[in-house]
Amino acid sequence: MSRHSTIRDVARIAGVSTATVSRTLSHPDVVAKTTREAVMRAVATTGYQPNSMAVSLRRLETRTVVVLVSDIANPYYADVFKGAEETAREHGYSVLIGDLSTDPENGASYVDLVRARRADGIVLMSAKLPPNIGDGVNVPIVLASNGDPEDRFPSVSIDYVEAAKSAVRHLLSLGHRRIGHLSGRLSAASSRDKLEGYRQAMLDAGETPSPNLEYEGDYSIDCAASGLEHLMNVEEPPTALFVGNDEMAIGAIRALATRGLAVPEHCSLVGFDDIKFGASYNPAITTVRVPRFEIGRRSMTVMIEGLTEGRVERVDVRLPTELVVRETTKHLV
Amino acid sequence: MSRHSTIRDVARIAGVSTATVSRTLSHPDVVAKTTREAVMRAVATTGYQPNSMAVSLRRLETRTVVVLVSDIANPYYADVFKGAEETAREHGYSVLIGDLSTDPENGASYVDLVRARRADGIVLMSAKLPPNIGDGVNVPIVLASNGDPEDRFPSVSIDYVEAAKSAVRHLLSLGHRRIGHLSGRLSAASSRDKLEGYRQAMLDAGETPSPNLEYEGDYSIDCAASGLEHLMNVEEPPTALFVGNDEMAIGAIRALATRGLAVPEHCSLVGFDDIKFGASYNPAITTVRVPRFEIGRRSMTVMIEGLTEGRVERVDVRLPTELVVRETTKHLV
DNA sequence: CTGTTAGCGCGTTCAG
DNA sequence: CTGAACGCGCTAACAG
Repeated sequence: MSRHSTIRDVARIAGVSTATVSRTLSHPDVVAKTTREAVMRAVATTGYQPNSMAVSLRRLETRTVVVLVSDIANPYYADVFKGAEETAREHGYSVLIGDLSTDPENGASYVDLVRARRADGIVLMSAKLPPNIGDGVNVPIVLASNGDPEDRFPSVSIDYVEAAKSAVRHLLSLGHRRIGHLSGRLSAASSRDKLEGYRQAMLDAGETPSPNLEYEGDYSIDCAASGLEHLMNVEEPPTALFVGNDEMAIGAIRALATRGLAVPEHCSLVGFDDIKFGASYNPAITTVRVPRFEIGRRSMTVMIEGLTEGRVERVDVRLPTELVVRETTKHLV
Repeated sequence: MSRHSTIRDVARIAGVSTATVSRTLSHPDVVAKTTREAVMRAVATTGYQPNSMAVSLRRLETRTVVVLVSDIANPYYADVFKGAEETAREHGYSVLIGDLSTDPENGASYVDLVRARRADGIVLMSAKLPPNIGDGVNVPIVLASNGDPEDRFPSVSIDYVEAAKSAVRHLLSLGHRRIGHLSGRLSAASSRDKLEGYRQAMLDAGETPSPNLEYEGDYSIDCAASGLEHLMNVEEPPTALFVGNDEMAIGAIRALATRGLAVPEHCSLVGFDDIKFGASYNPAITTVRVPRFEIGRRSMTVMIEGLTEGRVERVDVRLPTELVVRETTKHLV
């Protein structure tokens, strides 16, 4: 079983030409029943498996797409990824993965993979676009989870401004007026959008945004400590917090606890994303559910349909979100 | 910029044969300096990038390996994966990923990828081997994170029995005697090993294992509730718990809380894995740290070295673990 | 319905 | 040190 059998072996055994073997496998209906059976028998006995490199070379397509993800250990992107991977598999596509968090080149080598025709396109799951991502040769790119600030690539995402507003309005409806915001890096468009939604909601309620109430974090658990330092060490500290993602929310609850402040008794809090560990946290986190799996699924669909139609259309899909009220918010007393 | 340039374009522009272009790129030292420079110039102006499908076809290798992971959204495997992915990239390899949790075929289609010569081997990150994984054609397989009960494949893992013993001994040293164990599915060898380590440690301390103290869960947050039902509804409930992974530990703390039992005041608890969210949980979870990233790294090293040497040796690497004491364990009063 | 032919793009002999 | 020729394994076009 050391050597592999080729299409020629099958052809010889079945007593037909290699073209017929190829046809039998790709378009069975075009082949006479008897020959088809003979071929299938030969395929079975040899265990023949077409060499996909040869197929790709011939067809000038790989049926493989690169998924570039900013950090696969981030539970948010892990779910987006799963949606994309499952969809690819359903369509007979494979996915080559690149993790940007461990890549010193920031994805450049993965762009080369499609230039080198080892993949047909790139689905990008990252809040920040790698520099020069779309330069030079036109590689098909779809953005999952973030819109393109420069409107060059199709994207599948949510309306961050509206989603943030819904979170802040929930806090407002509970009687809170001094509401702080812990954001992600503002270099990411989605963070800026959430900030804008926060400000709009505050303005709509007649509150004027104040720098004292805003802090730029980085979506990590650890950054929350210094964030709260900034937000709570003021004359009139906020009674509620809108936090840009659930991980920072976890960090914030811990940081609050070390100051002797309990959630939601002393401070209400709503997160963002609805990751699994937020629902099981102690207390369970009120948050905005983002349809991560669906985002991954749709972005891969856009990619594959574009590929099969020859070009990927410039579309911007926006999926709905949902506020999930749990244990970290309560009425202002 | 629509069509891609081939080796022939470069050859024509540089005024040499395609063979010389190929040589210049693969073995620059064998080519005269002047011709080399001419070729490099032509490569630069054309933006030539070798078609990797053609290269693979010719070389009969893809420099791609499939990583099959039981669930990429599991923070444990996400880190193992990152170690493997980074290592692959450093060696010029790409990784094709397959997520078993969403695959109805349980990885069969990914095995076909290497049969179809789209990948050179498989690194498997799953507690249970997919059925018939190594059947038929010999595809190179390396197990990451789990040993092979049948000793067919090389593996990179930890000593689960010893690691479990260290966890239980910690509880013992705090004066606990009635110690319960919440395990993962015992169909997984690693779960059986942890159970065995638990029993050995108990035996060594003069305690006889009892079915009342053992419960088979499935490593999920949710299964912990019914687990505690079984473990705590007995005459003399345990004063401490050894839980098979940190996710179940989170579930256990919640389940304990709903019964009015606080951790560690009413019940001590040690988890396993040391995932990020365990360290930030409330209370922070005492656990056994598993070198996940390193496991991924080493398993990919074994794979790639085996591939370049022609065959992957049957080795069993065991990496060290470490007990991390945090807030969920305290002396029995 | 089937066989023959001609590449897909590249690396590697083998001569020179 | 360089070029011509061949073939990796497959599929599409064209005859028959």
